[in-house]
Amino acid sequence: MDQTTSSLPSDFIRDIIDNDMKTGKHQGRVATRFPPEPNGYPHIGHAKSVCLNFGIAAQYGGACNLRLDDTDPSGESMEYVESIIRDVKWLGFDWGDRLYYASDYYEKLYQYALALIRKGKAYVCDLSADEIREYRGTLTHPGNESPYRNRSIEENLDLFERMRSGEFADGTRVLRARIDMTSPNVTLRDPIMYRIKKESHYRTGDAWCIYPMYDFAHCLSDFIEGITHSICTLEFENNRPLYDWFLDQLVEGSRPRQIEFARLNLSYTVMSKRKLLELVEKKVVSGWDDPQMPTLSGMRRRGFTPEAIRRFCEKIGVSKNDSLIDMALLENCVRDDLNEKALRVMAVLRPLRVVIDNYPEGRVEEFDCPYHPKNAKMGSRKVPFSRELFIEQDDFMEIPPKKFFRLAPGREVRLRYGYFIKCVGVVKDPDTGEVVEVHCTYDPETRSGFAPNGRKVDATLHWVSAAHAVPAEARLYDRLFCVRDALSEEGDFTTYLNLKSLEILKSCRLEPSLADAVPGDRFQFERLGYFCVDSGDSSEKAPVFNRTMTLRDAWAKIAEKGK
RNA sequence: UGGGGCGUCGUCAAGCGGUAAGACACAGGAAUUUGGAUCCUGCAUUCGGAGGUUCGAAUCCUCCCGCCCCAGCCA
Repeated sequence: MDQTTSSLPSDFIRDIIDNDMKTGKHQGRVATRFPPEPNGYPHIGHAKSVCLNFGIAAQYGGACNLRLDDTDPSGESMEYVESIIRDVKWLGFDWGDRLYYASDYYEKLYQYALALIRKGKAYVCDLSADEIREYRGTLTHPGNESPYRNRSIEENLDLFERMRSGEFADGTRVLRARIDMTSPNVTLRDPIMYRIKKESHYRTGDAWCIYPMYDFAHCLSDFIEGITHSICTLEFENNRPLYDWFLDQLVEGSRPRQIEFARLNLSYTVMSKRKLLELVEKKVVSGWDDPQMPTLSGMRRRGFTPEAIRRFCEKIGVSKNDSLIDMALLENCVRDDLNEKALRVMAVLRPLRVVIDNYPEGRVEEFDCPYHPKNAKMGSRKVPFSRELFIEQDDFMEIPPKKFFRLAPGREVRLRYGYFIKCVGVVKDPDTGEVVEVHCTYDPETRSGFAPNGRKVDATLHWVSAAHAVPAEARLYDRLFCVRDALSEEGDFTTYLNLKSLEILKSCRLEPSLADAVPGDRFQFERLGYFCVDSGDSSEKAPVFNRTMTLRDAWAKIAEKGK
């Protein structure tokens, strides 16, 4: 019926917005923002938020701002800003000219702070960090009021101005909101609004030595930008009363509403920026963009498409349930998208030499092979065939177990788009006994894979012509961890890293058409998986392909069960 | 022992008092020049538990249980 309407996402946040639209809450206006702190590379968890915020804005004819929430100079940098901009763009979202920084609001925020002091709702506190903690009380016991809580407005104004001018050392004074030290919500026990940090900021340099805290800066930044729906994650639920309190004290008119949803957790990986940073710093991975990382830059390098990630974000839904999404769902989205888009080519990862005894020496044929079995529009390419080929080591077994129906002595199989071949002998390494060469005969009547007499074979193998093959390296990636939730296990999370999350194969052989591939190009290596030319280390002389994802592998399952 | 949230299939998730959608996963089968893709089929008598209200409850009420978040001058 109405495909467009029925396929629009729906969730509790959109329900709230629908209702606001109905009641005319913001005159029918919807404005959202994606507000990352530039202290790490964005990961797929951020993608969920990006898709939500930009998706909602688009759906309701509103706009979504990109705002760097940079209120703490330590750990923030331009490198991270650039990665965020690059990745949100790559995901396919556009913020027009609305690229904002909380640091651009520093002066305005300072003025708001002065206003709060003048209202008698904020004060400069001289307690040390330890003392503030003691005065704050505990979860079950109320806090005590600071001895500095009742300073005069004039004194507070004077002190706060002197904090700004750099008169006091780090940690000696803070500006606090004057709320309620006995509140059961610890967030409301005179929260800190400003701290002194004589630290250079990556954007404002040394212009400031006091920096606003998240709770004070965020609600006002939202207000300044005219945000209507301020969507954040569940852990900020406790902060919502404070978000509202600052706005109640300081502004008039229609105000943003904070709505919290559950952040994304994915099985077999970790999402915390701190943990990811640790993996980078300890060189467990090669960098933020290592293809094993759940970062958007890592996934891009691995070969994931923005469409697949967006589809995934849509499919997981939005709720307030703490959840751990099955990695298999992401993998399914990636395969689903690549299945449609990727050109099929042949590549042999672990080569095994095949000699076709009855094929004339020196003869070369070319087969025209379609790039996609279901989509002729994707064209075709020529693949050379000759007497000596490579096939996959896994495609031959001297003593085949039950249900293995690939090549074995005396058995006939089809070479994809080529001939039927029959194994007539093997050559073994005299020392190891390992099969190093397989001898076959071909049936000239079966050219391009059909037997005129209707004879069937059980398997079709991919292959490359030995003399024409392009040597390459393949990096086989798998899940980063070997347990669903490494953080919930005993001990350090790094002890649960998957030792086989990267396997490097240096003697792969590709069909000649792949010589033209450039970084970022994606293919399906038939029967193996989806691969992408690496954008970091691949060169024309030494091509490197990253395995994005294996194909689903029914044989692997059978083999696994047999063990 | 305080406050704020959340509990529907293995994993997500619809459901908003009228008799448990869908997706992934899993298991069978069909077809197949990728053991891929595709196509069928199966997969919650029951909604954390116990009471109660009602002709009727996953949806309303009561009590209980479990999990997550909050005591950074982080966000």
